[in-house]
Amino acid sequence: MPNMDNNTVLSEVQYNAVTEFSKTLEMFSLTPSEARLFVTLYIEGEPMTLDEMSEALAKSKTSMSTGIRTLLDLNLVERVWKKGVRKDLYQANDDLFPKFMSSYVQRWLDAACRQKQSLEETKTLLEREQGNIQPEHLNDLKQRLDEMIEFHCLITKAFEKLDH
Amino acid sequence: MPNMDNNTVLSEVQYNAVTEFSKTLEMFSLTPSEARLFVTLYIEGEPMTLDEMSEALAKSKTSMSTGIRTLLDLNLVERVWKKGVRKDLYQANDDLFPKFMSSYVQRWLDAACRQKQSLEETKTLLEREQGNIQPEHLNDLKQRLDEMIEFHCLITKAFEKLDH
DNA sequence: AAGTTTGTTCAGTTTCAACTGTACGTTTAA
DNA sequence: TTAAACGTACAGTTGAAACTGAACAAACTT
Repeated sequence: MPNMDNNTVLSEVQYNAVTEFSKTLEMFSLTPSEARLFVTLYIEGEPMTLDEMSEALAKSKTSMSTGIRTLLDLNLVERVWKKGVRKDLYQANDDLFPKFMSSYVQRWLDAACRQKQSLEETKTLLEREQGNIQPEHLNDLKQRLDEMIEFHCLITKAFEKLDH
Repeated sequence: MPNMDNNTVLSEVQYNAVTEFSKTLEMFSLTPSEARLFVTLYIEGEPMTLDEMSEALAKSKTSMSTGIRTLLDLNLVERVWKKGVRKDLYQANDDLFPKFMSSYVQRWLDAACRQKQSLEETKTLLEREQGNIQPEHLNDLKQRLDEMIEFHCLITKAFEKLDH
């Protein structure tokens, strides 16, 4: 890679890093745009304004505004004040990994719990009406329901290990 | 819920179960359609033909064909033969949980490893050219790269615990 | 060999989420 | 008080993915 000036190398490195790390954060259920926005903020280090993000990502300021709001809701970004600056400033939070991992695990546990309950209600409904149904079908379905409920128990156990 | 005949209760229970359990499997990175197709197959128990799936889900046979193929690739479904039946028959595999969990963990580990490597190459590129760059920016960026690489190490450690 | 039956390819459509620009309300500066 | 700067709501646009029907290819029946 001969004859590259400072800025070219620097911005290429930065671009690569943003792209790669965004892919990682997408796996924590961020959308590609949210991930890219967050990583840009994170890698920049300094607080940024909406206009700066807009220029850095070549997207509209509206997109930045909505993107930032979801990142705020997820507690991944915070608003900061700096005297003399009128525009809103945002910066990425520290402590990246514990934050991502625990909110991720929490989402799994919540979902597993909710859907397990839902299946248990379904099972109750089935048992209340079991008098009218042909026994073969009934028992097959009941067994499946039990297996699905058990599946959620295993999910819960596995992901509880992950948080510690 | 008075005055419901057999079929109404049975099919409502089945519908609920398919809907709820599909949501769970979507969390293992199945699309809604793939999840729904798999759960239908799973809850039915018996092998099904494309036409039967098509009717059960009220989708075209083409959709079933492509959906089944991805489920085959993911090793979630297998093709079975039954004498006297000309149509292709498919059924859901057993051992649901270990299969889902281990392929899920594997995906995480693969991705973490690949993206960690990618970041390390980026870091190398940066170091090779560091002579030309202003030191403050350089060191900030280097530190970020190290943090991101460390992030992937933590992911790997966490998800290796999950497989055991 | 001719005619069915069955699965898949492909081109067109539909659907849905991300994105944009304009318009508006609010805050700050003059 | 007016004028400018800033963030957000909203309606329209765009692009990608899911889905469909018709045409095709392969396998089976007679």
